[in-house]
Amino acid sequence: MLETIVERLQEAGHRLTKPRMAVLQVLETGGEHLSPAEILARGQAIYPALSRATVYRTLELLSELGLLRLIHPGEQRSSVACVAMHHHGHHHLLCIHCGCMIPFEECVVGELEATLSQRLGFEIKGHLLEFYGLCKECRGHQKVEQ
Amino acid sequence: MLETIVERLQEAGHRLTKPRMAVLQVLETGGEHLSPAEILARGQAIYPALSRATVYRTLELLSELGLLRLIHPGEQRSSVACVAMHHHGHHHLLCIHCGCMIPFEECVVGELEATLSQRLGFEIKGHLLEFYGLCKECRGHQKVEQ
DNA sequence: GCATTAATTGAGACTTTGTCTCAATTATAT
DNA sequence: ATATAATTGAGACAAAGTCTCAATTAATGC
Repeated sequence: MLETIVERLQEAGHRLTKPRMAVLQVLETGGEHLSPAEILARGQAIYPALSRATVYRTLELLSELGLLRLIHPGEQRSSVACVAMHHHGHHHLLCIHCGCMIPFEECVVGELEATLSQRLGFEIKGHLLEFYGLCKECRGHQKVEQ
Repeated sequence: MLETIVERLQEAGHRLTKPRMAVLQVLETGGEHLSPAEILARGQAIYPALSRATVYRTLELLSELGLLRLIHPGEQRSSVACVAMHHHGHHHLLCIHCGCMIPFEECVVGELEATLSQRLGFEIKGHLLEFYGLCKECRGHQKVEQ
């Protein structure tokens, strides 16, 4: 996985620097939902001089290469950066009351993806399917609280 | 449409203030993809004293009532706030190169929504389906540019 | 291994976004 | 009209993200 990314970076003529490698390492081991701030913190554990600017630059670079996709950047409470290295798509439910996030596996976009891709000439690299509403618990509390 | 929202606000015991009405008016006429900053600017054209805090507070309120959903808050280049008043779902393709956004109408989540809702006890109020990749034009340019 | 060179970096200033507090205002019920 | 509690604007604050520039460093060719 990391190897693939490294290859694609080099193919595209980018250098394999230590700060960059630190970010990649964090992304590989950190799961799909890290915020830039978390990536910075974890990255500095590997390469202490790592700067915020470099984290953003690396994320942007990977993004341009289609290896990664930031979702909900800037959002604070919930997880923020979402890595598309692991899967092609991301699926979850978000509670608009407590902010909790429940992932699910079912993917129903395959056919649609092909249709859209063809119709619009779009090269699709990934997707995000997100439902929002009230989770089981908040559904009950809702009326009592307010 | 605006009437519905006004009703739901009052039902829930919230006041119909001028700043709030200004925001609602902007949301009603501004389409589905306004950023909080844009909402503030347009709102101030209607009610000059409108403050940023009030915009955020109103968006949060509407969000809690399930009338609205902010997507990609904090993101700068592309549109940010996404209003769920108009439709139940939002569907678009995002180009990771130029940032353009192409909406589409097809919705394939109905059945899945019912399944998840039942399985997890989640009360689903809306959804976002977003594909990302390269648009027709960027797909061509990509290799030439770099 | 060593020098060259262009890409990359860190630091930190800066901008923008979002949150919070508090005194002043205002919509609503009476 | 008055009382009262919700709502507001201002502005301080915090966090997120961008940008510049001089210093560093990875890759290339020797």
